Amino acid sequence: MRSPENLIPMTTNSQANSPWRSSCPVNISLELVGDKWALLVLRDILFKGFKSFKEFSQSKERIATNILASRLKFLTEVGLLESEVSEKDARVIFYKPTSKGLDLIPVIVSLVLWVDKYEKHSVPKAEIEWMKKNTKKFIAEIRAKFE
Amino acid sequence: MRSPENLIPMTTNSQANSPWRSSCPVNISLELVGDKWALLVLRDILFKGFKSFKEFSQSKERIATNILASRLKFLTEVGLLESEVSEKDARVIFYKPTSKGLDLIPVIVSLVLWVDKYEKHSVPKAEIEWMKKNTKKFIAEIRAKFE
DNA sequence: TTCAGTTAGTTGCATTTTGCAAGTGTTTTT
DNA sequence: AAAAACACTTGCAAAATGCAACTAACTGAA
Repeated sequence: MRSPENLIPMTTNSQANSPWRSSCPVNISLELVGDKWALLVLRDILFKGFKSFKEFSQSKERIATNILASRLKFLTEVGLLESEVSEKDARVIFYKPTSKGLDLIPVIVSLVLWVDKYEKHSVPKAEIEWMKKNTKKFIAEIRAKFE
Repeated sequence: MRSPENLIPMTTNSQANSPWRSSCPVNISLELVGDKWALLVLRDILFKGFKSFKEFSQSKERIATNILASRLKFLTEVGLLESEVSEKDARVIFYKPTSKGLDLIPVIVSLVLWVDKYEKHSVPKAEIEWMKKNTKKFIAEIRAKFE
């Protein structure tokens, strides 16, 4: 995963000075969050309320600690996450979403609703139904937990 | 990228028989389309109307032909794309979205609207505004091109 | 106040995936 | 009949990943 300071303009790209491989918004979004682990960390933060390195590393998908560290660094550098040292325990660093990160909730919700239509998964039907019928409220409620 | 027939159940996963690393719908969605190139190919098909290998390989992001071949294979195997030999030219294979693939349009739209809020990109403002204000119609119109 | 245990990483190394260039087999065009 | 086009495949170097072990800073109990 490239670090933002290493995102150098592509000379083949007609829009110079842009750090992206192309200026297509789909491409830009994928350079930011089109990485499995990045979005899973965001899921842990936004939907599970996880905050610390340890919590992320214990997620079911078993992310390796070096990858986790690199993703937390990347997501922080591109402005999706912020970190702060816990007041109660100076060993612990809390990661929380920025406004830009919170704005990704609709993306994750749309992914969930898509998957629900085609694959078996672990989220209860009732919860999905509520999410489907009250999408805006659902998103607002998650947002509210961080604001 | 794992082929679906190689997606073996994880013994650490409490929900056995599932081919996924975890049964979280976010994780499942990412195992299916949480790959940069996979979603860019879908963008080319859904939004640009591309159909052939040659068209995909000429996209601005310059996907390598071996990666392109592997992604087309994967997307076909997981039921997001279908392929058929062109009637006019037997060298050419047309890829088109299945219903499952078409249902990803809202995901891509939500990514585009997210990026638009935070990054400069190449889609005209007017188009984004229309997309934002008539999201359902926008999605339906794209769908209609394939049905 | 020492010392085991926790937390958030880092490091080293084997494996996997990617990216690039060149090549192959089939079909079409000239 | 030969050249070009198309959809790949192959080989190989470089990058990213996964795994296990390690470190530095901090905490809590003895």
